[in-house]
Amino acid sequence: MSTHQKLIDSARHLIQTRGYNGFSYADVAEEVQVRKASIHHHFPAKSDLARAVVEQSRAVIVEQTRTLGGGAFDPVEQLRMYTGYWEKCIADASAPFCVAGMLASELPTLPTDLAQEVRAHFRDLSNWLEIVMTRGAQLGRFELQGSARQEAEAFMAMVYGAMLAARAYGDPTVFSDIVASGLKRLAPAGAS
Amino acid sequence: MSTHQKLIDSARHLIQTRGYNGFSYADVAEEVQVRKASIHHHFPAKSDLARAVVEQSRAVIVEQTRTLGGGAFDPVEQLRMYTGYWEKCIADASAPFCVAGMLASELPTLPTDLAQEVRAHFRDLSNWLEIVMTRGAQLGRFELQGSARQEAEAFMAMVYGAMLAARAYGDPTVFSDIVASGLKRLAPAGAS
DNA sequence: CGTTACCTACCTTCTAGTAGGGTGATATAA
DNA sequence: TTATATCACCCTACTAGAAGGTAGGTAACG
Repeated sequence: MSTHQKLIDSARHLIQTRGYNGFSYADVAEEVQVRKASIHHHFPAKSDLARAVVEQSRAVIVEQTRTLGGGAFDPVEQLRMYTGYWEKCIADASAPFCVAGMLASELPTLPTDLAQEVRAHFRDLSNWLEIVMTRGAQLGRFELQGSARQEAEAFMAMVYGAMLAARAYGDPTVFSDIVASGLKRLAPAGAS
Repeated sequence: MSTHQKLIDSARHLIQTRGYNGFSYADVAEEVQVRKASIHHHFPAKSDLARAVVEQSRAVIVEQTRTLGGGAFDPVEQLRMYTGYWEKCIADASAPFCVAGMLASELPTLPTDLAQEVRAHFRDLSNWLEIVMTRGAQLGRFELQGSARQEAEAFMAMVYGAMLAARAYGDPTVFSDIVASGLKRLAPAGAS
């Protein structure tokens, strides 16, 4: 793997565990085994590095949203895959927090270009969720309380809140339990 | 007000907006108009100051829980008061985030004594919520999906997730909307 | 020969924290 | 009622280390 990508991966891991204000170029340099100045060669400023991390995350979501265009997908299964992904990440501690969620909490301290990227990530994610919610309601799989948009925001909030709770308790099962109850509430007859 | 209390209040505000790793004694010194060394006189280490902040927050919750002992309270009203408090704080930007929530996201980077205090705050809060949930179920005001404990954790996660979403979008109404839908789901016939 | 990647060496600014001194109030002892 | 000791409080001045970032050089490669 290229040094460029190694730097991004290292930064992602550090942001997930320590936040933007909690890691330094020295940390990345040690993880990737290069000198600090080499990181500046690839990413002149710290915000450039963090922005690259968020951009890659966004690309994944946008790609996911694109594949939903056809309309032939199971909404319940989509949500389960999404939450299941994080369940696994949190359980094995490989990625104990969504990078955008972490950065969102630090938003007032972030450089403006990075802050914009983080906001865009949230828009992307809730767009994707809105499509899934709409489809789920059409198919009669979801019992929506409000609009699809509102349900999307509420679901997103629950997932991020569950991450925070799991971190606070130091217990991955907290995340699983909260998310399971949220899914159950959304899709009472939730057979996949 | 005593300098001691002014320092705590300033630190609370700074943690809420910038996080533990995002503020320094220099920031507090400027807000309170004293010298850095004077802060060290009251709080030798940064974690001592942050710990005092969380301790005061915990005291409020514990007091709230104590008054619930009698059993003569309206569960729906209790939850509305809780969420309404944050709604107001977020709307007027006076306290745009719960201090413990902010610290929880940074938990892996915190000094151990402070981390313990943050975990204790979450226990206190979910204990209070569990009592409210139990009482609400007994009175037939809440439709619980799982145990009172699980519902308490889920509700807490929703509130913190809603704070994060509101910050990400820079829009206080996001918090209100998410929390309103959560309350509605919990208490469908939610007349106070 | 220019570009890419990486390096050593350095700079400035900020960080938490320390050492030690001055002041004013309060308690104590003559 | 003084003289004195103690204390809380706040200050100036300083430290060592870490922060993000720069300057300028070397080596490989097309």
